[in-house]
Amino acid sequence: MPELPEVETVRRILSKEITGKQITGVTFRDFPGVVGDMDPEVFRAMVVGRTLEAPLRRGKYLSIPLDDDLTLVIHLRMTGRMLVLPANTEPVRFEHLALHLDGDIDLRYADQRKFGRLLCLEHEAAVAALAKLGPEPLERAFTSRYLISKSSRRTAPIKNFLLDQRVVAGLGNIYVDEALFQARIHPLTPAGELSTEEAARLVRAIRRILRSATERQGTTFSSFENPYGEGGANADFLRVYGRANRGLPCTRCGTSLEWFKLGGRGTSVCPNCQQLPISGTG
DNA sequence: TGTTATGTTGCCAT
DNA sequence: TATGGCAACATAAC
Repeated sequence: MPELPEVETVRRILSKEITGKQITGVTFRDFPGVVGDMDPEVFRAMVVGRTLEAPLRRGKYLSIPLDDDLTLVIHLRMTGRMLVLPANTEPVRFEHLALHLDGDIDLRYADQRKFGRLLCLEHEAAVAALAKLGPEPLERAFTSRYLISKSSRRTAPIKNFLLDQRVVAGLGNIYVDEALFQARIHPLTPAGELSTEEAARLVRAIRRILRSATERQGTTFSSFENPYGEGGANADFLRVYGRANRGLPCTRCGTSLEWFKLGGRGTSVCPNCQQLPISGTG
């Protein structure tokens, strides 16, 4: 669920609520593995007494520096949630970790499917962990020129290519389908066959979609909620995701949307607005 | 009651 | 290196 707009929504709220607070204690619940291979007691000893600095986001990763040489690196994967709650609030469903902070508030981590992780790393290791990521799609380095050069000679479908976090950081299944629809590019188009015009449309579409979704505090399709437990408002604005599998009409041309699987991911398209290029090799 | 789907990523085989 | 399949897990919907 959480893609760039959702993680950014979490970051903004955490920035307001936890920056400058000291960790006074840690409670592990049913899944201590949430901190990775690290022994929970080691984790506790490392973080208690430290002060949380302003949280940062890189792609779908959240990182929270701790004074002065450690960083919490967090990935929510499919169903991870960060919650800010008053101290002594009952554990929420699927809660795995609570960081108790001064000022009587808790930062809780809950995760139904247990795919997400909250790692405590030396600062340098944290930087290294994020170094593999491609450019931020909302920053200047993400241009159609970059996309064209990176996709050159790549035969993988453009959708798979864009989901590769080493290409661009932060797109997931929802926003990739939305961006390809808005750019009128079929998800199966070989990445290396993008024209310069298509690449330019795609970059503009990705930026527009991520910006507006972030303004709406993310997409709550089934389960995303921000650290206050509130959903985002973007679901009502999706053009293909969640509509194609119900056979609803395209909002642009009225053709019935189509749904198929691509690399194990549900994929939503308008077969009229998004057409495959005629292949040069037959 | 079984089957299939779910927003992510890393590992493994080819 | 590029690509594709699948596992990690819990639940909901059909």
